[in-house]
Amino acid sequence: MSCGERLARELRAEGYRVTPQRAVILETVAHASGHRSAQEVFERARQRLPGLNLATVYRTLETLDRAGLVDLLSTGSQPMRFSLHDPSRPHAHLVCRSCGGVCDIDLDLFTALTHTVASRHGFTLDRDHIVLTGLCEACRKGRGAATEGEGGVRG
Amino acid sequence: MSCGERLARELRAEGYRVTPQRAVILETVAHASGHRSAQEVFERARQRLPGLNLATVYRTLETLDRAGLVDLLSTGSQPMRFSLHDPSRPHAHLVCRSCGGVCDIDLDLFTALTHTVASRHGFTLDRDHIVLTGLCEACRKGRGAATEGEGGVRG
DNA sequence: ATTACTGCAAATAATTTGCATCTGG
DNA sequence: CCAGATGCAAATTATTTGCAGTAAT
Repeated sequence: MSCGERLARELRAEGYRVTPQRAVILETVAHASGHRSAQEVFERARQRLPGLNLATVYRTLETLDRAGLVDLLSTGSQPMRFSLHDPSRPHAHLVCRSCGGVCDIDLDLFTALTHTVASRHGFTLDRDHIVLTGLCEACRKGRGAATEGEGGVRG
Repeated sequence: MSCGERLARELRAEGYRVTPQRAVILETVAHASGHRSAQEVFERARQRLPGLNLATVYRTLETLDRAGLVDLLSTGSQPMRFSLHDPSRPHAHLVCRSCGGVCDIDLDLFTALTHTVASRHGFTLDRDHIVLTGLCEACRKGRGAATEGEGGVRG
């Protein structure tokens, strides 16, 4: 199933319309592998859709999130990040406090923790969108790596 | 050791001055058990120090954090929270996405995870300031609890 | 007497919203 | 056709900063 087909199907299923803005923004997120800020998505998408507005990008990304096509990632200090939702690969995130890079990690690492906080504190952990911060290998070793885009943290 | 003595000692040790603002803000954070926003600290502290300014609260809380007297907690969507640093009780945090309440949990729950991400991804986890989000028991059961202050999440 | 700290106002940064207009279904 | 989507500008929220006056050491 192509990106466009999936877009149309999922959006319509939720009662949303399929507009050129939504198509381009989704493709932009899908093509730019990794986790992008709204500003980054905006700049890239605008190249293909010159009239595009930043507010539309925010609204669209939220819509695509609700439709299950995009994941939001709020990292705390840094601006919100967006990525293509891939149901076949659920994961948590490590965010480097130095370079801002994001690294996906196996969600299974949180299984025991999830059960413990549920039984001990009655707290239902959101297993999507888990974010932990720290220092990636490159930054710890001194060479302050680039931001995710080119050379950031990865697996 | 009283709060005031500790303040004076730790601040001077780092080359900071002891001012009435800093004393009142630290006492406010210490007395208001739990995790407070800068705005909350400001409103309470201002009752004892009428001329106090919000910018001073932000600057002071950052100073107290650097001096090791206060902990910062960035929760992502909500504003930053501040709490008294208690070295005898290191802990991670559960933040309820519905009521905003914060619950402290045992840091030992993250020991295995810390080692795994270190060896598997070369990532050094920040074990201070860990924040996980989800739904607290009260909110899950429907009765959307109040914000931390009075009836929020606890243990 | 220094020099850090404070209050105030203005600046930022990220995100949201009101509203008139446009457009997909 | 018409509810929902977009563009634009203005608003909001949380936080930071420049600067001149004030106070801690």
